[in-house]
Amino acid sequence: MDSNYQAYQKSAELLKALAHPVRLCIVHGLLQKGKSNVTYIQECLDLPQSTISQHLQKLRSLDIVRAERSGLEMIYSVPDERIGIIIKILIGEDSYHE
Amino acid sequence: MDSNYQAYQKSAELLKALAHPVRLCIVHGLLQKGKSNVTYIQECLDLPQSTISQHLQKLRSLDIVRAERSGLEMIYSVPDERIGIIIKILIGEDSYHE
DNA sequence: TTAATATATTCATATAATACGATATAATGT
DNA sequence: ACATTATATCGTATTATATGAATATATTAA
Repeated sequence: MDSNYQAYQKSAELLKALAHPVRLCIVHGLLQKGKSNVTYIQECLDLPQSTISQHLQKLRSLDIVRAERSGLEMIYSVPDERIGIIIKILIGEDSYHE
Repeated sequence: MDSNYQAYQKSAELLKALAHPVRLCIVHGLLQKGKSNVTYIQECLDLPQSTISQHLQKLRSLDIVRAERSGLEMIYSVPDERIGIIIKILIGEDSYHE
């Protein structure tokens, strides 16, 4: 048995959180655009606000995404640079259009 | 709506296939050891053969892992170098011990 | 052809993930 | 305090995924 099993579990959770088209789109969008609020993301994806919010919660819970409040808005960003590298490997850089 | 949605779907599937501790362990093991047969993987992970086989099927279906038969055995390997990069980012290199 | 070994597939079921409407909270302006 | 805007949470129906026992297939040797 591989003695490193906890590392696999942790990484698997991280990947699982990333492994959803909507969440990939959110994270990729944040990487391209820098920071963003929920309304922008929502319009961009054309999904109910509650759905977006729940995806963001999952991303937050794994620190893939960081939230900071700015008045009425929550501003989201992607602090972990490893995430950017992984997304770049998978999707590339020039595929986001606002 | 992001026009690149298909790319997200495809990448999400790839990540989902990778996003399981047992499968991460299998892939990481293959990257460290080079090629390997199922029996070795199975002993290494101490799980039923059918479980390992099903995980391998999922990895094969997304071309994360390639299988070639050698007599009785199936020899597995990881042809896509992007996978190695992702695993290295997440887990590092020196964490596998046989 | 039969036996032995290695691996794959099928199936039943348990568990977890997802979507989205309804509702709640938080901040701001009047 | 009240209305407005932005975001979060809850309830629940639906769908997807994981597991392992049983069974099937493939390869080789005798």
